[in-house]
Amino acid sequence: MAATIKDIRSETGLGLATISKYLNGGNVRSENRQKIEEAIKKLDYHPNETARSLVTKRTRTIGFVVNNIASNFSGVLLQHASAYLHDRGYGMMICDSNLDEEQEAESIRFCVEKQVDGILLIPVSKDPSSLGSAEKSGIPVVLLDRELDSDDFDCVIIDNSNAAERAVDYLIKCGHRKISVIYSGEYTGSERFKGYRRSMEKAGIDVPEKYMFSGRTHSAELGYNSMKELLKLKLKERPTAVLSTNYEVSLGVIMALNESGVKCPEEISLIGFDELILPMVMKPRLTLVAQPMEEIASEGARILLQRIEEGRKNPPQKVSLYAALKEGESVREL
Amino acid sequence: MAATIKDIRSETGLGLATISKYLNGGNVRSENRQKIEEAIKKLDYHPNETARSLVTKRTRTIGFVVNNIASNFSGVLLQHASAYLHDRGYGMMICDSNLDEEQEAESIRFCVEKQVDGILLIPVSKDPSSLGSAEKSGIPVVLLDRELDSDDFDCVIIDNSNAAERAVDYLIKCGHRKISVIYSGEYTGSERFKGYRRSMEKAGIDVPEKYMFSGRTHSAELGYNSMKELLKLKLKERPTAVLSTNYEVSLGVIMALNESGVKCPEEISLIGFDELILPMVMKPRLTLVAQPMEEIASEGARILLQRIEEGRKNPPQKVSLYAALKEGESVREL
DNA sequence: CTGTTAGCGCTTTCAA
DNA sequence: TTGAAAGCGCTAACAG
Repeated sequence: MAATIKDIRSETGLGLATISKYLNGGNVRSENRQKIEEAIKKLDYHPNETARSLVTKRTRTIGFVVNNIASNFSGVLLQHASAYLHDRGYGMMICDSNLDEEQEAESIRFCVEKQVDGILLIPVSKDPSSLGSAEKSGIPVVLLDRELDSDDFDCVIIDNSNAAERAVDYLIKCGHRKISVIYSGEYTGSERFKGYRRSMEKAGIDVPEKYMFSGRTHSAELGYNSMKELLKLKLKERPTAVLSTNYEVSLGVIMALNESGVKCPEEISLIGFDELILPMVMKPRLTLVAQPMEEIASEGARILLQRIEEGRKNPPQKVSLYAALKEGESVREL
Repeated sequence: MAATIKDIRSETGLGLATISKYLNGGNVRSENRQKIEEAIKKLDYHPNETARSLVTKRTRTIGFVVNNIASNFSGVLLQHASAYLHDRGYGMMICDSNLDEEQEAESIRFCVEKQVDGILLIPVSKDPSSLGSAEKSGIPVVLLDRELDSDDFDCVIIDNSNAAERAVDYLIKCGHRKISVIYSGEYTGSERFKGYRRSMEKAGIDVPEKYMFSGRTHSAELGYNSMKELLKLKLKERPTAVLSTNYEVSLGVIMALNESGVKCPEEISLIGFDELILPMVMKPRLTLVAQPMEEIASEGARILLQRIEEGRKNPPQKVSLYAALKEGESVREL
């Protein structure tokens, strides 16, 4: 049986309150301090966090509900968030929504029951009504990577449409006019698509339907199929450049190119999103929009902890970070 | 303020014990059952897990200490473990040791203080003395992906040396004799190296020093540098095949090949480990040893939960799973 | 600065 | 079956 604060009392003859105060960094006569420290060492005492939580109503644990735990993207976010939180004494309870709305709702409920102090969420559904259960319990939620229709929650995102716009501006500046886009239907995908359209309109370029591909998910399959489709076009009609609006889609696109033996950037230019493992293995190095992963995670965690401190007295804030375009070698100047 | 069991009492007029029994699935007169259920719905009551844990001494949370949370490998393990545990009502507290022994020790201590019921660990150090703190607290630990020098803990691994041996056997069967190996110095790497040696010896092939590369970590850099080194050899001396003993190393090897414009498998054959994202984007598809990721994770979790139930009465078990060689197109027959 | 006391919300004897 | 009461290990008034 592990030692308790009462054992420390028997050992030192002091009162519980004094010991508790010492444990929580209060002032104690140095003579007593010594005694307590000795007893702690002797009995190998560790405070029982559960008991502590019961009275303080704080678990010093936050829940991280991830859209897809196996993906490289959330892995990196997880890494940074976990580092930030651990440094401040917080633990991280992880739940995987697996790109499924129902599992997302369940995960949030799970976190609430586990009495987490706050929730970090990479949302799947546009309007997770399940968030209501967190709100009712007074558990703050911070959204990462995408916002919801309602403005009720703090969120940390990048300006997706602007980033995509700059990416396409760049392609146009390089002389491309036949530019295809492959995007997923959910939030980030459609935001990025908006940026694409804006840039094309600005340049006065009409986009034929056959240059635009969209799918339901962030999938490599979407990228693969779409690129295969594009490669079926007559050479004259084939786009000279492609904007792939996320990591997984880029993987699919590259697969298709490799399989067909079409060279990038000689025959077709490519620009993608997210600087993860891929750009390291790829040849040529992919030109891409790099999201500030560490900042997204730590800024989100910072806001969450702050919210835990101050409650809902301040209005929800929306932090929009800048995502830089990193030139690689996958775009050719025409 | 959230409703408590006492509110249910006021609402129903029943005793606390009866309500508690109902909550824990005990037998209650159906009349009372009804009353309780109504009250729960009306008050939106959720049991306070913290209070529950304080008395039952079970948090229904397990700690997962990962060697590198951002890696694809641990992401996939995490996914499966999390699914298995959530299905059984367990939460997962995650800690990243970041390939650092000190952080590993800290993570384990953190989990112990958080009162987790058990720990799943992908070890970094060969002998984490920090595990002592878990043992002392009676918290069971199950090792994933590698074992320790001591046999004191349950573990789930694959037979690394045997898997590597089969991979090299295959290369030899394909007519290769000049086979290089790139491995990391830690557990899995050196086990796989043993398999390599065994296979080469069986075939009576002498291996020159310059064909063997080892580094301290699982890094892409090691793969990259080693392959670059190999490519400096005169064509006659250059190996016809390379065994890369893990995912990250393979990435580095491929980078080096791409950069040098050396074709695989035409000019050099390659065989790797771990069927993660890479094999999907690569052209040609990599021939590799596929570890049964889901089985490793769920088997580990299963053993852990079982250990939590039955304590230490049974001796530690070592589960060694079979890893199949999956033929891709990266190995050429000579 | 110190100690006594009353809970936090729940489970669990034990007697009814 | 049910309920009263004790207590899990700790913190937080409060009075000294």
